Amino acid sequence: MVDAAPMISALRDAGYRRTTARGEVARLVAAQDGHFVAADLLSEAARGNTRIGRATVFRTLEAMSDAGVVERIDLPTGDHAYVACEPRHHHHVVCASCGAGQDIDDAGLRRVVRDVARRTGYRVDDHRLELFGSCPRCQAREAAG
Amino acid sequence: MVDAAPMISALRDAGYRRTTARGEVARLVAAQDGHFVAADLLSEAARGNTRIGRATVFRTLEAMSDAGVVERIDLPTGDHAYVACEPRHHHHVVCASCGAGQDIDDAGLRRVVRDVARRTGYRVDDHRLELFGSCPRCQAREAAG
DNA sequence: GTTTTTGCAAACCATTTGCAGGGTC
DNA sequence: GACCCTGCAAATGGTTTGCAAAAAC
Repeated sequence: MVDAAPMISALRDAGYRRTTARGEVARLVAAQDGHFVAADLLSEAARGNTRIGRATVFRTLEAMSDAGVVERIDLPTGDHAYVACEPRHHHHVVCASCGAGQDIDDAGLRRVVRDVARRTGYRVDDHRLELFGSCPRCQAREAAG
Repeated sequence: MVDAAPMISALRDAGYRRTTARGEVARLVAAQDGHFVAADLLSEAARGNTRIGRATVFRTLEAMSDAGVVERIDLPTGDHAYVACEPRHHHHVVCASCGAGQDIDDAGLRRVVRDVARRTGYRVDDHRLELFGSCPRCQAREAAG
């Protein structure tokens, strides 16, 4: 759960114009608790009295991704999802039960990457790490339930 | 580039029946050099005189993924691709130019995962790491060209 | 003989695109 | 006023599904 305002600023900084549609999408994204898919935003927009086109949602998510305020992740199921995040390089832990996500920093991964490059001879330009599991709250729920 | 026979055995071990279609798909997969998408197999099957249905290719890839002989990866572009691989836990480095891939073992990632779990309070059940860059051959080509 | 698997075509569904009207700078 | 953005509806494209025939066990 984050705030919508910084997202909108980030969009502006990235050269995108300020529009009502983008503000709405930002608000919806900010209200998401964990990861979400485009369809979530669409249905929530429809449930509220917001009228936003499918295309606009996708285009805005792309813009936000470009601006670094959301990131597209790939779930173990193969589905694409998005998470709101801080605009810097990082990775995610995602809870498989409730979808709550949390950013994590480099966490020693840099060494892993360098090590792999040395051993394989590849030059590594980009990497992505996704972690899946159970968040503290869901662990407690599991233990209780 | 791997051998088709072990794939077929692995499928059998996983409880799938031995069929000509699966043998063909295994042969096609084995002939792939790096990552590939379902459509690659389809078109190559068509180019040869092999008649295999779209659905069968997808179903066989799913079976192979289940048996652990191929893995579905997500390219930075967001596209889904597959790579032939050994049936144990590991990760991949993929060349962005030519698509050549290579398995890598844990490479110290275990420590990273444990560290993240400790810091976030999440229980981490699963992780995926994808590395993208340039393979030795393409680096040489870059330097030469 | 029973259970799987195949192939085809149709169905699906997320995402993209063309385009005309409207909003932003 | 020039350029960007929106919404709609239609197109796209990868993937899945229903089903009857064929193959594997």
